[in-house]
Parts: sequence; C-alpha cells; structure tokens
Amino acid sequence: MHVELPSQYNPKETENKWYKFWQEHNLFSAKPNPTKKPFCIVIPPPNVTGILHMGHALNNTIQDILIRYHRMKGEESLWMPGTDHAGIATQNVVEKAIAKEGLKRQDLGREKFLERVWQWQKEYGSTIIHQLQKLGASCDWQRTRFTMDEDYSRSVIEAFVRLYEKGLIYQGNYIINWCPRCQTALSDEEAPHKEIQGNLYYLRYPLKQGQSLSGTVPAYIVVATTRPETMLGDTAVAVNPKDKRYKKYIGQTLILPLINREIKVIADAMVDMKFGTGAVKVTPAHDPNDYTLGKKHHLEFVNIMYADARLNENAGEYKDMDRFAARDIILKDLKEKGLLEKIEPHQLSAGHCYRCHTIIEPYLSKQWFVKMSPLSKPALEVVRKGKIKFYPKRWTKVYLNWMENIQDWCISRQIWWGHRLPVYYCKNCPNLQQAGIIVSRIKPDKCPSCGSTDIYQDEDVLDTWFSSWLWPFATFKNGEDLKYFYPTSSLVTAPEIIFFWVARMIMAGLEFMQDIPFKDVYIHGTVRDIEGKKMSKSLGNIIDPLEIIHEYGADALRFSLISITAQGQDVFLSKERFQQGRNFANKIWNASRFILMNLTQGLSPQGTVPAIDLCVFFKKEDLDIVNRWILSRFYTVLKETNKNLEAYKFNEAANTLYGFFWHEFCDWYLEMIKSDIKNQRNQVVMYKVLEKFLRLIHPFMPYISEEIWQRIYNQGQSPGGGVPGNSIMIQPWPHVQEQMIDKKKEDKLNLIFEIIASIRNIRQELEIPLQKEIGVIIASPNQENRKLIEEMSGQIKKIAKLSNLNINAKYSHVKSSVSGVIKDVHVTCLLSGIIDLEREKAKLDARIRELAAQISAKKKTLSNKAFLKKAPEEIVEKESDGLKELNGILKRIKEIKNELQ
RNA sequence: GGGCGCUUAGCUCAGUUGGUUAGAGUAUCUCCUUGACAUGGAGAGGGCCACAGGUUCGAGUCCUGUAGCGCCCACCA
Repeated sequence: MHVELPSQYNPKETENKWYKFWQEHNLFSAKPNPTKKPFCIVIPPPNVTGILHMGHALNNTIQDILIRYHRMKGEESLWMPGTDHAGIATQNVVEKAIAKEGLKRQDLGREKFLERVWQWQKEYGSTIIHQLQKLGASCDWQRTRFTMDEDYSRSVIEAFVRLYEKGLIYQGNYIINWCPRCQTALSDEEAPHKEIQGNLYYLRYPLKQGQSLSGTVPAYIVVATTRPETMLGDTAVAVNPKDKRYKKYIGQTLILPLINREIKVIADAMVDMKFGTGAVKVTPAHDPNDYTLGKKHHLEFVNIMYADARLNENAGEYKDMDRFAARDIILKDLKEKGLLEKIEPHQLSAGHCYRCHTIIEPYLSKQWFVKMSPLSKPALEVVRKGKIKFYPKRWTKVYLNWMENIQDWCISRQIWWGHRLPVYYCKNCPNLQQAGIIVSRIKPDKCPSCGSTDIYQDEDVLDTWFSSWLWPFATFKNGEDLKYFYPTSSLVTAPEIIFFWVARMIMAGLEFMQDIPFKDVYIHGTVRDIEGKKMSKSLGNIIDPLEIIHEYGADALRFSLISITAQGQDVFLSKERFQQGRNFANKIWNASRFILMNLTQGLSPQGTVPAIDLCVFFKKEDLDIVNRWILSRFYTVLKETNKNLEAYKFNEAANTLYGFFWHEFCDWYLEMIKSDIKNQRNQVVMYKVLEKFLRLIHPFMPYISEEIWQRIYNQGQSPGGGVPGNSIMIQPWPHVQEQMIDKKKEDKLNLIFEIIASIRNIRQELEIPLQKEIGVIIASPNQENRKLIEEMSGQIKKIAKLSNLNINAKYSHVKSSVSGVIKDVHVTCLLSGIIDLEREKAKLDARIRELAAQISAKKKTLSNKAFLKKAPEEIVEKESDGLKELNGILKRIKEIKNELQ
C-alpha cells in the first residue's frame, strides 16, 4: 500500500466530510443496552440567543473528550444535547427586533408576540447547535431537546404542581430584585452585586413643631442614605435603642421633607450605631432590611415607583420622573431648604440585572416562591457523603456554603416567553384567601370552590432555571432511557453556574427522581484574554472559536485549549496559542504520511493493514531494544493517559500524548528505525504504535485521527466508500500491556540518547557541519553498556553522522579530540586540527567547578547522621550511588584536562 | 466583612502522595532545506519557585504570617 498524502494537513477538507460521515452512520446515537455500562452527560443547554464563544468551546471539548473516551472504552455513551429557551434573554432579543419596526410587545399582544418569538427561535435557535457541530461535538443530535418542547413543558408544569401540592410553593408580597428595564422580578442569583462608586447623602428630617425635647439637642435628625430618592417612601426613622445620642428622639414624630408626611422615630437593635449617623431612614417598600423593620413595627408600606422605575403618584410633584433624574432634583430641593447636610463619596454594592446590567430596584411585589430549605437538606447530604463529587474539590465548600444559607427562590417572571404558571384564578371568589387560586396541570373548567366558569390564568411565566433544573431527567422521553441513563455520569460546567443550575439540579433530582442527577461535577475555569479579563463582546477582546477553526482547524482549537487548561484554573488565551495545536496536527499528519509511505505491501494484502496483535506476531523477546523501548513508552503513556482522564486532568493527558508522539516517537524512534525501515519488526511496531496512538488522540483531535485512520483502512477513499464499523471513533480503547512496560529498557535507551546528544553538542559547539562525518570512540568499563552501545552502533552512527565508531573497555587519550562524559561512558570525538585548546580547558574547568559543588553538597548530605538514620534506605543508596558517579565523572574530566596538552 | 484561587524561565503556564540536576509551550541566539514534516530538525542561553518565619534528615511541594493580583459570597442604610 502506498498512500500519497500531501505534505501539509488540511483541516478544511477533512472536517465537514467526517462529521457528515459520523452523522450519516449514526455513530453518535446511544440506546439502552443491557450488556454495556451506561455513560451519560447532559449538555449544559447553551442559551439560544448566544453564539459560540471560547467558554463554550472549552466546555464542549471537555465533554466531547469524555464521551469519546468512554465510548471507545465500550460504554454506551450518550451525550444528550439541547437548548434552553432563555426567557429574558430571548424576549429581549425579539423585543429589540420588533423595536426596529417601531413596535413594543404590548402593541402586538401576548399571542402575536409569542408567535414572533417562535419564529425567531425557528430561524436562529439552532445556530449554536451548528457551531457545536463544527467543533466536532458527538452529541446524539436526534435526541435534541428544547426546554419549551411540549413534553418538556409538561414536566415543568408537573414539577410546579407537585411542589405546590407539597406546600413548597407559595405566593406572597415581598421585596424582590426588580429589573426596571426588563420589567420583571429576578431571583437573587440573577441579580449579582457589583461595587459601584456612589455617595452617602446626609439628610435632615425636622422634628414636628411643638414637640419639646429637653436640653439643647437639634430639632432634627440626620439620616444617611445612598438612595436619597427613596426618602419619598420613608415611613419611619430607626435608631439603636442603646444609642445615647438618640434616646430622647425615640417615639417622637418627624416631618418627612418634601412630602410632609409625619413619621415616627423607632428603636431597633438592627440599626448599626457606627454607620453613618446611627439613624436610618426606613423605606419598607424599597429595601429588604426596611421591609423587615416595617413588618416588625407595623409601618406603612409606601411604594413610590412604577415598574419602569419612574416615580408614581405617591411621589407627589416628582411623579413620572425617572429614579435617577428624581434623585438629582430631590437633592437640589433639599439643599434649597437647608436639609442636605453633606455628601460623602461612598463605595457601595448594588444588584445588577444579569441580562441587561441595569441596576436592580428592591421592589415590593406579589411573586411566587419555592421554599428551599426542605429541598436543600438531602442535597447537602449527598455531597457531604461524597455521593456527588466536585472536581476540583474546592467547589464542594462553595456549594455547601450556598446550600446551607439557601434563600427561598423567586420563580415568577413578568415576561411572556416561558412556561406560564399553572395557576388560575376565579373571578368570582377573589377575596377568599386560597379559594380563588387554582393550581392545576390543565386549565380547569370551573372553580372547584364556587363552580364559576369565570376563570383566568396567571400572566406570569416561570424562571428559565425552573425548567433547566429538571434537565437531567426531563430530557428523556421514555422510561426505558431514563432508567438506563439516570443518574447521569459527569456534569461539566463553569463556576458561575453552580448556584443557578448545578445545585438546583441536585435538589430537583432528589425531589422528583429520589436519586442524584449525576455522580461527578467537573468545574472548569473561565476563559480570559491575555490580560486576565473575561472575554466578552462588550470588551471587544473576543477570540472567536469559529475563526480559529477556520484558520487552524477544529482539532487545533480543541487541542490547544485543552493543553493549557489545568484542572479548574482559568484559561488565559492569546491567538498565537492555537499555533501549537495546528503544528501538532501537522506533525501527526506527516509522521503518518511517512509511515504509510514506507509500509510494505506484505503488511497490507488487500490494501488493508491486518489488525495483528503484537504479542502474537512477535514474542517480546524477539524484538530489539529500540522496539521494546517505544512499546514500553507507549504503554506507560497509555497508563498515564487513562489515569489523567479518569481524574479529569485533561491538560496532563494532552501534554503527555504530545510529548510522547513528538519527541519520543518522531524525534527518536522514527529517526532510529529509518535506516532499517523495511525490517519487519520495525514495520509492525511503527504501524502499531501509530495506529494505537491515533486512538488515544482521537478524543482530543477527532478529525485528523479519523482522516488518517480511514486512509489506512479504506485506502484513502472518500467517506462514501468507508465502512462505518471502521470509524476510529468506535474502535476499542487500547488495553495496557503491563508485560511490555520495562523501565530498565527505557533507562538503557536514555543512555544512548545522552551519548548522541553529547556528540551533537560537541559538533555544534565546534561548528562541525553535519555533512562532515567524524570518528568517535566510546569507552566504558561496564560490559553491559558496551554491549548496548554495540547493539545500537548502527543507529548512533547514522543519527550522529559518524564515519566510524570504536567501542573500548578502557579509556585512552587521543590527540586532537574532544570528550564528553556520561556516567561511566566516555565519548571521544576525533577532530584533528580544529580544536581550540584554551576554550576546551575553560569548558572543562567550568564543568569541574560545577561537579565539585555537586559533590560537596552530596558529601554534606551523606555525612549528616540524621539523614542516614531517618531517610529511607533507597534514598540513601541513591545519594551514595550518585556521589560515586559524580566522583567518577570528576576524575575523568580532570584526566581529560591533563591529557589535553 | 467572610471565603477561594494565583504569585515558578522574557511571556503563558505545568509540577500528582515532601527525596536533592524544577519541566513544557512560546519567545531569543546559533547551525541545518539531509527524500515525512521549515506548521520542521539539532544545539544553547535563561529560575534565590512572591516575601518572612516554622515543621523535617530533606520544602516549589506541608504549616503560620505578610504583600500584590484576581474571583465568589454577604441585608452596613
């Protein structure tokens, strides 16, 4: 078989071809198979409004590696794909689109608007899926699910109803995070706090006239606030009961400026005496702490804002102003009245909408909540007991800490795109506490309480995460699949998703399935740019994975990303980084090209290389040292790769494979067998190692490994001629052949490498061109070494370009030569007339100094009695052997120096 | 205010359970187009492992503290 390959790997030509091939032959599909162990990953559903970014690329490459690895290991491997309806994000995108037509969603009405969303969904919803396919993701696409699918939606409703029936869902008036731009409530997780630079404003609230306070205290109280506009909603001022400064004011009445409302001074231990003035304005409808105070002290709740954060009729003359515009005017008015005492710069943290980054407003409204503490208890247990493990471990603590302090979850959203709450109201009995509320899987015909048919559904939809928390089981359409694949195996995601999704899936799994949703959670790092900034569109520091795929290929992208991603560490990326992956792909390509060009016909009777087991073809005793060495190295690397993959250390696996293939297989092995490449042992071993290596690299670099594989087995035919059973992606993962691992053989070859390196070094330093062959004498008193060198002499001569090589037991000086010493092996290069004596002497002197230092350090260690007593025997032995060796080398070097004259 | 991570070669980072000569990629310098590959080969230089203590025969690795950077969480108005 002589396969002609171009000298450069061209990813563009191969990628689409093989992806199509895999799909056409259904190689991604997985079904329950009782004879096989299941392995399952559910994809973190990418947001349909997004485009593929590096975070996705990393996330999905990791999953694909796991899936392809387990598939090859013979497990029934399912990667369940799907997308998320991303309620707020998608609605925002569609609202923007219709805004171009001058329309608001209200102009269209709910039904028409949702039609537009579905239309958008149809058009763009699968963009991200196509991009994942470019990356090589081997998801079972036929199973692709969408959180708004009919049966998925049924599961969502079912979950709501069951929790409601259990008393774990309730409706209530509370302060929630309100996004005035999206005009919806948000959960705590959706309103992350960010530091902002603001001010602390000190406002004077005068005492009601006619109230008398003994002494000379001022007739006002100064309160400090960061949001002065909320003063319009104040219904009290609170002080700490222990605060001597304010004792006299407690119970007194103040006049709230601008609005002229009478408010009381109340005492509560919640007030921090040290902050601000020690007196705090209380706005129960616009601050969570004040809300608590308001409830406790039976204060009035005055809501001063519309949903869009303009002030409402309770704001008097400030009605209709935006909250921030009103702030300036209110401050100006207070200043005019002499009621603004001072302004201090103040850092504060405020919640921001995670979708549009608007500062959220704590807002009193009627919402639906999930009572979380009953759900959290079992979710804490399974992680504490290690039934679910986090990789890296440290995230366990983050998870537990959040779970221990869990707050009730606000799940109602005032948007249209999403699962509408299965809550219905009877118009006839609205005043009865519960009677008018009907929670039902299907719309009821009549009110179960009064029989009225005048029933309407709640306008709100559910938080998107209320559907995604069911993902590990709601994605399965039938019970057989669910039974086989649930609990799933690994979950791969980013740290910011732990609370949103991972924690909630664990709770949902335990609640609805009575079992954990997955066993391992692998948390990978965040992808950042070279300056450590998070990659984001707004910063303009994006490296577009699709561009990298276009330029370097998907395999290059995958390999580079993985090789630099240490477990759980953030990834700092620059575009140049991807050249490494491209170069590696090219290296694999060319090594394969070389091997295929040199494989003899005999090995491939029908143009197909038979799958000969090495152990059958040759007894290991029949193999020469070079082949024994590369096989030992291969199986060692296989062992390490297995270990690293099982431990989620993908970078270490990738780098081990890289180093092995490039530096051991190509740089040494292929170079050494080149001169005798038609030798049958070499033929079989080089082919076998390549073939097995391709399998190992396949999870990381699926395209190039398949391309070469197919060229071997299908004579480079186009995919049409390919046999599906021949795809590399379903070949068995190699087994470790322990009997082939031989560390002593590896050491022996290392000695040869050092000898060659030392000759090369001498050549280079003396600028002896490669074309000029030189003579070398290698001397060693060790007979085994001499035998080894004798055995390897052909390769040494070839690689080091020697005219002849003498092997002696005894060292003897030769004029005009330069020597290198490796252990007890002396390498003498015969170089008449080109030796600079002074330079050589200087070099030897430097070496002598270095050796002397090492020797004295070793002597010191070995003369330390505590060391001899306490260190393990093998370490002591190693040290004294080392000392002996160093002394030998030093002696030799000194002799060489003397002989140099 | 808590918690976590990082600090190792010019740059980006590895370094598993402590073992004495600290690795890779990239960049730099020198040489080489030799029939797989210049997206390549060979060689070289480059490090007080942030700092200060401690444990130990032995510390990049374990402990304590300090500094800088970066994340996450938290109801100081």
